[in-house]
Amino acid sequence: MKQTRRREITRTGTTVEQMVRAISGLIVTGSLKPGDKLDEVSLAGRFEVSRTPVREALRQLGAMGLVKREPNRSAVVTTVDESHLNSMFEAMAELESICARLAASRMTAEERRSIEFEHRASHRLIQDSAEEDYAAYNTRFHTALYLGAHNEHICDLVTQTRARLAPFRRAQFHLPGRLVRSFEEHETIVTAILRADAAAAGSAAYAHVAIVRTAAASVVANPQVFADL
Amino acid sequence: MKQTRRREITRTGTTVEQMVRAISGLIVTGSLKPGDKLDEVSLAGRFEVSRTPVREALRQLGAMGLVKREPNRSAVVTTVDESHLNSMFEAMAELESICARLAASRMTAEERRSIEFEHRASHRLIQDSAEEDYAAYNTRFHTALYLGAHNEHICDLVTQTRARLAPFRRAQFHLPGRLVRSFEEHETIVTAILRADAAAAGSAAYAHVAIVRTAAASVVANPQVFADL
DNA sequence: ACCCATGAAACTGCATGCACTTTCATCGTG
DNA sequence: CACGATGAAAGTGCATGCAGTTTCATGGGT
Repeated sequence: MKQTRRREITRTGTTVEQMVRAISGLIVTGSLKPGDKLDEVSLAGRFEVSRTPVREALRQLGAMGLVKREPNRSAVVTTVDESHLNSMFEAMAELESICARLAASRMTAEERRSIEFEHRASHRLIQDSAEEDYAAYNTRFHTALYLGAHNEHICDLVTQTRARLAPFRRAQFHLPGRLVRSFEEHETIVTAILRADAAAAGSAAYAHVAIVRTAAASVVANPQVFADL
Repeated sequence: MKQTRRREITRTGTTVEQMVRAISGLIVTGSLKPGDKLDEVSLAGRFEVSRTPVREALRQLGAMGLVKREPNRSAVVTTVDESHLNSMFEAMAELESICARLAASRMTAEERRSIEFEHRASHRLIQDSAEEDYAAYNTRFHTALYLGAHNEHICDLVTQTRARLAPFRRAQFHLPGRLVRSFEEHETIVTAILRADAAAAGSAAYAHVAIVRTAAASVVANPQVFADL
């Protein structure tokens, strides 16, 4: 017999893991905005658990940088000022650049074949202006890049940074022409990778992020500007 | 009145913060080795607190990557296989390289003056073979590099990576000739920074870490090889 | 002798309760 | 009317207890 007094919401893993997923989900999807207070009793009530797993989840989210905690004070969804946001985008550009550079020299034939194939397939999506599907593909593309670097730790760092930027990446591919631009930038990266041209892949990836970063300067005021990352 | 039933060990912050510091201290200093089990009741007894703050501390340490947790199983000091260790050193090299490159172009006059002064001062330490003091200086040097990059997020990433490598950096400057080599490598980096030569600073910093990384390949078997980072 | 049940000991997961701190509305005072 | 004291309400910090799980030693069956 598993879980005696467990409600039906039970999906996978421990209660704390569920809470981490649930809360980070609320943050990443924008249901909870930067600056929002996360009080333990409300969250516990909302998810019908006790405060203990909520507290542990908040502690973990704090370590992940998604919320900020101070003693005897409610946890707060991490706010980033313009300067910090800029620093995260810059870090993202550097990290993606490293991944692309390493991927260009290390990807297996199979990985190269796969990323090329998927990239080609994504061309259809931009013709259909399928923003949702393209966004999903975009995530796969970047993930493939991170994995292609064949460096577990760098993959962790870039994934983690990506998660922290997530709250600021809403309204992604809805800018006119962004889909096409994104595809072209991917094309540059993929071509360089297939040529095993590490330097070109690295600088193309840096530019790919840097384009977004430029727009990001004005973003704290107007979140709509955010785009493909 | 503060803290009614608090024991005298109370230093700063909440009990959980103390536990995080205490446990990560045990890990970083090597009192707890990779693979060691961290059972909650023993730790609670050892530090004379209840399991609750211990659990929260372990959760946070898990998020920081210092320990690994699995449901219904004791936390374990993170073990890294040779491949993962290599990936962390490579990441470290890339990150330090970025910091050096950015520092070369962004450090203020005051920061440049300070790092040059401290570097010069460290010369005395290698003449005295003051390993302990040099190790402390070395930490300051690298921290100054991270801060000099003027990028908060990258500073976070590199600091975090450094912490995770800490358990593998014992027996640091005790290799014959390592102090002198380290100083010379620092010299190259400092000189490049003072010239505002970003490319040279970046590649010097990469090389500085890469030297250690090379030795690290054989390290899982023989921890003595680890050196200056 | 070996192997697999079995059950107790040890441990983790979570809920609950109390102590302490912060917050905020209320009231008295200058 | 502004301003600071005050105390209750709400929230966090930690201890404790119980339920469920893992682990390990023991004993019966082959």
